Amino acid sequence: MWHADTVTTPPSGLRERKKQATREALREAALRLAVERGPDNVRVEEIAEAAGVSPRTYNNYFASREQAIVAAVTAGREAGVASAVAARPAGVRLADAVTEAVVEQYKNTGGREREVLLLITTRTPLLDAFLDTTADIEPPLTTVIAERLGGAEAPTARVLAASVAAAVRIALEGWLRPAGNAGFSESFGAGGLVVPSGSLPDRLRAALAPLAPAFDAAERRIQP
Amino acid sequence: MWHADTVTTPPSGLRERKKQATREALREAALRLAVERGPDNVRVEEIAEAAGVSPRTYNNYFASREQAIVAAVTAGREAGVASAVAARPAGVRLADAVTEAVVEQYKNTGGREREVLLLITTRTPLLDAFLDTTADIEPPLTTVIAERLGGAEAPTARVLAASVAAAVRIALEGWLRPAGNAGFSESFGAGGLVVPSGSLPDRLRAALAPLAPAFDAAERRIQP
DNA sequence: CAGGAAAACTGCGCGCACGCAAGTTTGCGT
DNA sequence: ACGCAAACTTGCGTGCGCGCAGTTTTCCTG
Repeated sequence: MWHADTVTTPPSGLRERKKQATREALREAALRLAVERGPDNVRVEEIAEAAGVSPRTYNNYFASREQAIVAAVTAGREAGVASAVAARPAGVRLADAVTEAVVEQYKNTGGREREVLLLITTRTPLLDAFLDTTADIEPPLTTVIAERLGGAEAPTARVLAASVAAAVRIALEGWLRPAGNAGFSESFGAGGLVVPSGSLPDRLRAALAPLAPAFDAAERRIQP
Repeated sequence: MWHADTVTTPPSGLRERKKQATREALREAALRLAVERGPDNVRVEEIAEAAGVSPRTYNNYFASREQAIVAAVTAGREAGVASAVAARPAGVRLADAVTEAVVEQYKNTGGREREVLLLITTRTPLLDAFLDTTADIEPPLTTVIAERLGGAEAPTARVLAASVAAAVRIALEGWLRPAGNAGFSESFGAGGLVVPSGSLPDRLRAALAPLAPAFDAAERRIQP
């Protein structure tokens, strides 16, 4: 009786449950240790031990220490966006459905996650890993978009999904970076003093807005 | 008053020349050794030695062995796309300018690079590294697009550039992967035996086409 | 319910990526 | 021309990512 089912129905077995349990144990252990003693003073061996598995097994779940820590914050966001899109009524514009689904999904930044994000921001590799997680929403997004579009054009759904992921990444980066870090701010001339942070939903909408015409055109192709 | 020059004018000094020379020496050494004895039988120490620097210095230029090898194929493609876009007359649609620039830039797959690509395809980590290089075109593309759009909307140029990079990546992936590798081919039903490769320009155009409306709308915003 | 196949866990070992703290080279001002 | 400051290089050490091969656990079928 789970609400808007995830797109891919995993072959529910006892095996899969154990895997998910181990995965969750690992990422929570990683986050807890990182918060307790600072991200740099966490050995992989300790994370594995805290989760009750061997270090080698830890590496079967996460390819880097940063991934494990960040996964505790972004867990299940991939499935969340996809199901949120699928939950919208079929009448609304696909662009709006996607935008609202994304905004809603990234609204979960109010609990303890707020302080964790602050911690992440301080360590560059952690921030990079966090931004990389935006790519995870691409496969499920591709699936739901392909469903709406009827599956005519081969690469359209993938391109749109990837573009959304990129836009989300840009929004998050602009929101979290100290601004003017990577020598990128010189594009806009003498304005000076752009608002440093702003609200995340606004940034997400602003980043996704340029893509709306592409979604509209893709939809129009299937239902003139 | 610089013509079709690269967008970022590097502070030409003797220092910079040496750096570029070292970089080129490293990537060519990496490629040569990889071709000669197979990508797996190349130690980082050997690449560094062949280029006349220490292994530690090698890692100041490339973050991974795969990057060094792949860089020999994709060298200068970032600047190439940007200048190719800038070279188009100001009258044409931005979407067309970008598309043609990309197609033209990736047409350089006819020399020795053809066999190298075949080599790359065989080793998964190498292919991944190669696909990752598509992200390198994003910064210069952002700059040229921002110029054409007048710099009004903050994130629009970045989002469009990132979307183009993602589309190129998707096109390349579809072109190079044996198809049906990553459990993705099930989108197309019982057809079976889709053409394995196809032409790269066609794939690029097909992947970029869905983005054209977004470019048009962005252009229309600045010149109604 | 038994038994075999598939999948996951584990120990071992090898390079490798990168921080740090010297040492060395380039650039620039006077 | 000289010398200082900034940039680049280098050696060292540490932890880590992952391929490989063997063992243990889960799954499915007769």
